[in-house]
Amino acid sequence: MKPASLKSASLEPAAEPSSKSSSLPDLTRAQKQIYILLEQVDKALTAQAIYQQLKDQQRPVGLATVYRSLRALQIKGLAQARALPNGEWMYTLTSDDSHYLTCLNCGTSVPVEECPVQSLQDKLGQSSHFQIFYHTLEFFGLCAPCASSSAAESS
Amino acid sequence: MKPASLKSASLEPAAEPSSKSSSLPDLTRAQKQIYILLEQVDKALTAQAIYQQLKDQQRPVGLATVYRSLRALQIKGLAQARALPNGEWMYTLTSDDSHYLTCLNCGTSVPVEECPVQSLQDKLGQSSHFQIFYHTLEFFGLCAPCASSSAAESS
DNA sequence: ACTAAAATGAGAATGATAATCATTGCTAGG
DNA sequence: CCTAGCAATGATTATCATTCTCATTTTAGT
Repeated sequence: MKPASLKSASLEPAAEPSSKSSSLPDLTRAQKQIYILLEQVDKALTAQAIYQQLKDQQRPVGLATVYRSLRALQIKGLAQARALPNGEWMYTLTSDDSHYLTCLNCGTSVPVEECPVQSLQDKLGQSSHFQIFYHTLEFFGLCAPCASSSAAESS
Repeated sequence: MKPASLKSASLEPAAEPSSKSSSLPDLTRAQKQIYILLEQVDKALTAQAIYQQLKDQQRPVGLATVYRSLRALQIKGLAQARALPNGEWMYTLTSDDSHYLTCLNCGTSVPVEECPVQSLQDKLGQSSHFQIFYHTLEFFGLCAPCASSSAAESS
């Protein structure tokens, strides 16, 4: 699972035509690649999935660098993370303000459209000493099938 | 805030003095111990901390069982988990409806008092097919020291 | 170009959580 | 009082996402 020595040095360093990504703040090469990928796919990805997709796109970024870059993007306020019940993390750009309703038993996840939090976030941004980039809001319980099954009985 | 019921290791199979814990649904021994502990300490604990505290209290529960029981308590709607940026999970009873504001750089976490979400949760409980137990709401950004330092510069 | 600092990649290390499996402890018949 | 069946538990091991280490490459400034 690791044949790609594929030195892209000979190829063009990086020429992404994406309208938005052209006006990005100072990001490193890896950070740019990840930002652009998240923008393209427009859905949440795990770090491992990001690593894999970039490799598939012939624009490989080392796994360690993927993690480093995701943290950097978070601190720059460009990316956000949400933890799944199974311990994995999914990343999106902060422009994605989706929220979810997740089943604690089977992990099924459905999006929630509404969000009554933005005004509170704005308020906190002023009253607290934090510079707030994003918030996560998630609902947990049991989906219909799991609730009706013996989910709550088994230990 | 809880007058630690201090149940001596007498022998009674289950004589929980705590007003609340006496009316617990059918929980296994380990689940009861964990529930009572979370009730006593009245703060979020990691699974490892729960394991350690129960051992210290001469009421040891195996680590594997701690994890199993925490999952069971979640599915029963009695406990909830929140993930920290460092990958650890903290557990509390669902009666705890705290929310936090967390620094992405240093991990500092301060509680947020208000929560505009409950009404939406109630509504989703009716419109969706989920049985909702709890929600997590967390704000992320940079605390004042981290924001002023070079946090956002370093990658 | 030359040098220092930052970024990156490959592989190893870490550590929390999950899985395995043998043992223990209930519980219902007999 | 026994005992089979089964859930619960504990000790250990396995897993695997994430982090660390360090050598190498790239970038920025002069």
